[in-house]
Amino acid sequence: MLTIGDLSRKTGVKIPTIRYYEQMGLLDAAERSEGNQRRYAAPERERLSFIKHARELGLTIEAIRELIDLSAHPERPCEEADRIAAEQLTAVREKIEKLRRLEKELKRIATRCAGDQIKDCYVIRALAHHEMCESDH
Amino acid sequence: MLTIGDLSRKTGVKIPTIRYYEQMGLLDAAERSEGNQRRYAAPERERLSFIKHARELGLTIEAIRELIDLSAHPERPCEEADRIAAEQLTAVREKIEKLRRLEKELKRIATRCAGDQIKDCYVIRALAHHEMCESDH
DNA sequence: TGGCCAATCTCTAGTCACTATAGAAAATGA
DNA sequence: TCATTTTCTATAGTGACTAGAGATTGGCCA
Ligand SMILES: [Zn+2]
Ligand SMILES: [Zn+2]
Ligand SMILES: [Zn+2]
Ligand SMILES: [Zn+2]
Repeated sequence: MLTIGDLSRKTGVKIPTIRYYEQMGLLDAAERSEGNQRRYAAPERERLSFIKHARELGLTIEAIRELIDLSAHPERPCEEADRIAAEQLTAVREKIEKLRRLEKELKRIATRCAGDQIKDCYVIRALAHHEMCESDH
Repeated sequence: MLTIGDLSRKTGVKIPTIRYYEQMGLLDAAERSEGNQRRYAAPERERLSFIKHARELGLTIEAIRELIDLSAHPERPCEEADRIAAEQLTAVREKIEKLRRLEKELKRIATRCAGDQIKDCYVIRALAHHEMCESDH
């Protein structure tokens, strides 16, 4: 059995985060030692690795909760799980698009300043006037 | 003089957000009517447009506060302002890079599933095992 | 077995940039 | 004048943690 510190070291998830996941219902309430400390075995470690990986890929706690619920029913069709992954892909692509638009404008704003006094600073003027932008963002 | 509602409609910034910006010190404490309601004129409107545009470009409240402070000293050199813009550009580019890595893995995860039962679902398995990923992310 | 210190416990509050709500007061229009 | 709309303050909630206080517990060495 692993202590919460052991589990933390093995998975790379910080101790308070593990307790947070338990509170959020992503991890089942852990077994306890006589002195009320959490003890973990292999299945909890696997579950935590799943959560960690899903979080690294940007899934929300809510989406992860749904996936965990689905995992409890191995015979059911997996459409829901596939949909969650597809939606996350779409969300990431939208974020990239938004950021690319920002990058375009910021590149202009950050590189065009002659760099003299504040009162002539291109950065300050460009931030004050969206009309100077090449497109919406 | 504009009421807070007028200002909100003209700038597209929601009323509670305007009050929040005041509380955060981005907007000076507004003049008040006899009945204690906020009243705004052109300079406050320009300031708010500046804040809005900067926020749309992803700058933090803290960065915007610095830029506003700088604007109060028109004779000073503008290096600081230029640096803030450059840092934001860098931050945006880093975010794009991270998201691109996520997109790569998510694309694989979201499109490879044959789509039968949960127990065979590629999505679930791929989330459980980072080793299946093509690279770090 | 005692003592010590690291690890763990619970609970609360803080982060960021808002957003939502409640209940009271002010402004507006018919 | 009265009803409706707008505004006021203050507080709490969002998401996903992170940080701290103060109290217990665990493991190790003598
Ligand atoms: Zn400049
Ligand atoms: Zn713009
Ligand atoms: Zn599937
Ligand atoms: Zn991975």
